[in-house]
Amino acid sequence: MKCFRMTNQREVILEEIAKYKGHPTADLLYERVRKKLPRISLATVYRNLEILSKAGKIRKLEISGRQKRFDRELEEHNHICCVQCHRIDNIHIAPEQMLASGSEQKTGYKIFGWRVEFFGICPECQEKNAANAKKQKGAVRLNERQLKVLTALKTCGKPCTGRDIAAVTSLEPPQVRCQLSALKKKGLAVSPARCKYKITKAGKIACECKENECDG
Amino acid sequence: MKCFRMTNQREVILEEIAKYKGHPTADLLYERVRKKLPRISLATVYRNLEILSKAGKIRKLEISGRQKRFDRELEEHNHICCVQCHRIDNIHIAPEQMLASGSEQKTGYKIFGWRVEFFGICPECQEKNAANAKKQKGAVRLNERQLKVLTALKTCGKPCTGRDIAAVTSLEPPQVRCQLSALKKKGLAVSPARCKYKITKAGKIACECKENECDG
DNA sequence: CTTGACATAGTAATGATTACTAATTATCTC
DNA sequence: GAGATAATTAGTAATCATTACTATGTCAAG
Repeated sequence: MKCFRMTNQREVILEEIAKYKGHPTADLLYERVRKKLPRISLATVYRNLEILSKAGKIRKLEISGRQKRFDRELEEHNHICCVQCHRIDNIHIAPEQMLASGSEQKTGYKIFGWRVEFFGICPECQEKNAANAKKQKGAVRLNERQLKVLTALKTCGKPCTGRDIAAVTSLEPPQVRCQLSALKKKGLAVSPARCKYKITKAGKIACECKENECDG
Repeated sequence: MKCFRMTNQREVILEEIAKYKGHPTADLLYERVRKKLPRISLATVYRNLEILSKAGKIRKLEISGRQKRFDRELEEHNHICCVQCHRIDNIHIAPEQMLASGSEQKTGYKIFGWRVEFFGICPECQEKNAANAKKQKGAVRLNERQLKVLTALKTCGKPCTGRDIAAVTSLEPPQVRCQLSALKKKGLAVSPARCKYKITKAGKIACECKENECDG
């Protein structure tokens, strides 16, 4: 993620997602946004949906079907899909209650079945990760803020300023500057120009390593 | 579905799906089948995967991701997907046990989360269906075999023989012929030529109506 | 007021899938 | 068995959703 600018186009896209009671597809949003911004490009809609979902402003749904759908609701929830008209609604039930018939009354749907997809790390990858972790014992310790800043630096790739990082991490610029110099000391970031910081190879490794720890 | 012929191409495709421990995509299968049938077309692979899954010989997976995947396993089951290497494995656990940590040992996966998609009929469609059902009270009664045959006639569309129907319904030709004449009596099928049967408009409606009953 | 990063509109390219075509092959009927 | 009929095929074109590219435009900092 780079410096994030809330442009007019992005504001309108966000508005339309928020307004639409459901889970719009990119082309449906394009049609709606076009009424307010007739000169907007379909590519802009796609690009911004991607950027907004990476920035955590919206959620990209990974559901079956050809087209991707987007959701203004950020908290974790599941979906229910009408097999006849193909509309998709949110369903807020705990997995324990899935089988309880009560859930049917809640949504008004007549439920036929469900499909569960689990996510995890397969045995082979777990082994690989363990081996990698072993290689670099004495791994760097990062606090939460440092990890945030480092992750932002990594996703950015290019050199960026403390202000840039602040914009995407929900941290204050002074906090960011403080962490940046700490990261520089540890060799995880370098400053190729005044006020510009860039992640190092070591920084990337440290970052990926943290990502894979996953013992939450 | 029309008259179903088990061609060499289809046999090889089925073999390869059965051989492959996992959930191959169309292009992966194409690569493998090509080693045995170098002149086969990618379109043939796609077409036959579609036909075979409609005929119930294989299962088309509706999972997230760009490409569709196919599965030789016909019974209902769910999937687990490695977020690192993206392989997909079967997971045979009852929903009640989903949360039990035991399931992790079974697959060897370290599970982070899951996504549930429910299927059903939304309140609006239920109303629509109820209204339709009301219109045609005194609806025809069909036994299981008749419904099978009628469904096959419907998916075929064109006139077809009893043998054609037998091939796709796992019924014996004499059984099919018997049901065909019953359907003809009820006005749900007509015989435009000797030994050829075709579904009527009434037949289609009766078939759709049965499909929507869904009180299993 | 220049500089450089970010955004944009418009369009081309991509990847997965589906539709179309003419040719081939199997099956049925006589 | 010959001819009619229908299913299937290989090869290719078209489609659909999405992404990449390109030139141009905008904004904020120094």
